Amino acid sequence: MTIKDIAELCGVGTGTVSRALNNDPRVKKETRERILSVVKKHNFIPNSSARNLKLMDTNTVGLLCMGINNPFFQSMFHPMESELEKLGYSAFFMEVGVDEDEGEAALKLIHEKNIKGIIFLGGMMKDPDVVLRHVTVPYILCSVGIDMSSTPDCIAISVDDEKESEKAVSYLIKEGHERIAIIAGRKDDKAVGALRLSGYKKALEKHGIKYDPKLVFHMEDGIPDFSAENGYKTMKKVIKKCPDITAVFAISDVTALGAYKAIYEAGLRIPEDISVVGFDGIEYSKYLHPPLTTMVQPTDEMIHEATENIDLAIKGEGKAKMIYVGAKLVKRDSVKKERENGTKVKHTS
Amino acid sequence: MTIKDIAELCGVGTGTVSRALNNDPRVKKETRERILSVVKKHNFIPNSSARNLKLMDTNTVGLLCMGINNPFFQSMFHPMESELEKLGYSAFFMEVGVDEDEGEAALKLIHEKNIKGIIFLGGMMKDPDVVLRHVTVPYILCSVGIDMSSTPDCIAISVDDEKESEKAVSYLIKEGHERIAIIAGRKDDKAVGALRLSGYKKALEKHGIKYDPKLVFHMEDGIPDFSAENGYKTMKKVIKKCPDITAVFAISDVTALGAYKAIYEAGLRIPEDISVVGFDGIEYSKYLHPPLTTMVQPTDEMIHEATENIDLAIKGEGKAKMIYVGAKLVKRDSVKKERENGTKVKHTS
DNA sequence: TTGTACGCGTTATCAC
DNA sequence: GTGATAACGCGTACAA
Repeated sequence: MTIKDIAELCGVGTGTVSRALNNDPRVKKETRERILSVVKKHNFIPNSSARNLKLMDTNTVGLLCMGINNPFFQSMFHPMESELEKLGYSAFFMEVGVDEDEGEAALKLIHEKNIKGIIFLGGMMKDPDVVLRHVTVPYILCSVGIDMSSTPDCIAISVDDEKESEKAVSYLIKEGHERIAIIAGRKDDKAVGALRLSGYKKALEKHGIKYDPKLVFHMEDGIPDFSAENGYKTMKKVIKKCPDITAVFAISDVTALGAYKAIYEAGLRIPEDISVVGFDGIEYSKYLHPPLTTMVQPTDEMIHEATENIDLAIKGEGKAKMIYVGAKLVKRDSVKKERENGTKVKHTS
Repeated sequence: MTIKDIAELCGVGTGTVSRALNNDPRVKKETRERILSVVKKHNFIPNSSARNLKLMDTNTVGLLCMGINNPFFQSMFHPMESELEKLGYSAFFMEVGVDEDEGEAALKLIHEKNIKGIIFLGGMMKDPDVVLRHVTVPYILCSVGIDMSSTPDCIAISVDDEKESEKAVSYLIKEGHERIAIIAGRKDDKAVGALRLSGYKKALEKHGIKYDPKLVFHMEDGIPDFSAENGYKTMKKVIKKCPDITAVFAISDVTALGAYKAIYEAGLRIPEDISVVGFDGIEYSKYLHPPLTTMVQPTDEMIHEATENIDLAIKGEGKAKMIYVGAKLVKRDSVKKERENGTKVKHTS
């Protein structure tokens, strides 16, 4: 079934069919109706390859997601797509695994799909300059981890990981905790992991607590990072090596979920024995028991900034900048007050 | 950048470039290398619209996912894609929301993308005959809910929802529970929800326990079904209206997650006060506290059957059949033994 | 208002 | 081995 078949069936030219299909006002109402009814009857749908080939001007924005194991990013796909559509774009979704090359994926997107712009979502980008060197269309880095030592000239949207981590840990300290462990990213994580660890250190420093490297536990290498399993295994180590801690800061909610399990298995209670603070604010965090206190990232705002800015950039009005969105600590029940009214609480345990 | 530009740059014809790009053995090694180096240098990638238009024989299988809010299905996307690739297909991913029409989506897939076959994954299909009437390529229904009253002539893969539910509830009964509530699907759910509810009834019947309609709680209408929120709200009703129950069967793990929260908020314990059994076996179920006893569906097997059978069907060897895969009850710590060695346990509470 | 003809970038069929 | 050239299905400028 092609547009030609439809044309013959209706006794009109292909052009008329095409126009009818694309709501061109210049086609007589009667003809349009006849054509559309035949189209309907035969379930005809125009071939998109031919269409795109001809148009070459698809208002398509590529949505390139990297490392999707995290519900935090998963929850952003759909809203991102809707926002894009509101701005008159259609989104093309593409997912790249941890072991694949984002740069190549981006190039494929650009050349194969005639993409107008790209939103990179999540994941970790090693060598951003190398990856982005050949990206010839405007792009946005939305919550992607970048090695801090390199400073690519681009539009990036993110929470201030260092600052917000500092706030999260400071909260723990204000509640009276001093022996606070951190489940940090992998040792070689120079992006998000490093930033959040740095925030942890700063909070300690600012409150006059000595930084103890023994309290820093990096996620394991063999298992996906930021996963529940990694949080679980790492937390087991924490408990074994540092039984004297009163709190732990997990740099992602999913990691905290794993940590919960390790804590319970050790026969400990949350928050009575160990307080837990997470990061991200995934939907399920409030369903944990006890509900998790966590630094929630403003996904709506991030989505808004990302779509707004890719639109601007496509229109040629984009300027390289770093857009920081503010996170918010949502206090639930996973943190115990060790200190009441400025004085330390005595515990019998 | 087109194949023509490359051809000019290399001083050869477009055909040769095309052949070099597609590993046609008939091109001289020397020429190929010259061409490929130019291609590399200019980061040229062939336009896929043109390619597909010409080929019209893309070995592509459409992966049509319906209602993706459930981690159970989310975990199946990627493996499905890999399996398909092993069989020589490339997968085209498409997602349809709850309010969209799967039939239209399928037709789009078929005509726009020249899909060879479709795997429908998850979701609920109202009027399967209507939806599938115009699907002209082979297809598989993988874990999609179908109204039992209609019997479409197709290849479907699924767990035997009724039987496995019966097993799950029977387990509860064997452990000594008699007042067992069920968080069932929506009232109008004639597919999965109805089947699992039916299994619940059968288990009761088989063990001589009178079926009490008051113990059946359907999920609410305003909220997405099978969601944590719906599980939470529904469980609150259960606790309020039937404080005498000792166990609850949640027809999905995510629903059970919501139920956990409601139980804890009521000041009750799991499993001491209320035992919980889930269904699906999502990854996070083992991280709940206590780890959830649940009927886990064999996703790997389902994926294998789905891909294997779509391959067969595309090759013309497919026969309409219902493929049941067996689920397995994974016993963790969310169920309390009410009966020990055949005698009822006395409780002071 | 409608029909005709051309070209989008690619692959495949010919000749050479 | 290689180069011209004809399709693939569609949108649109141009002519009618």
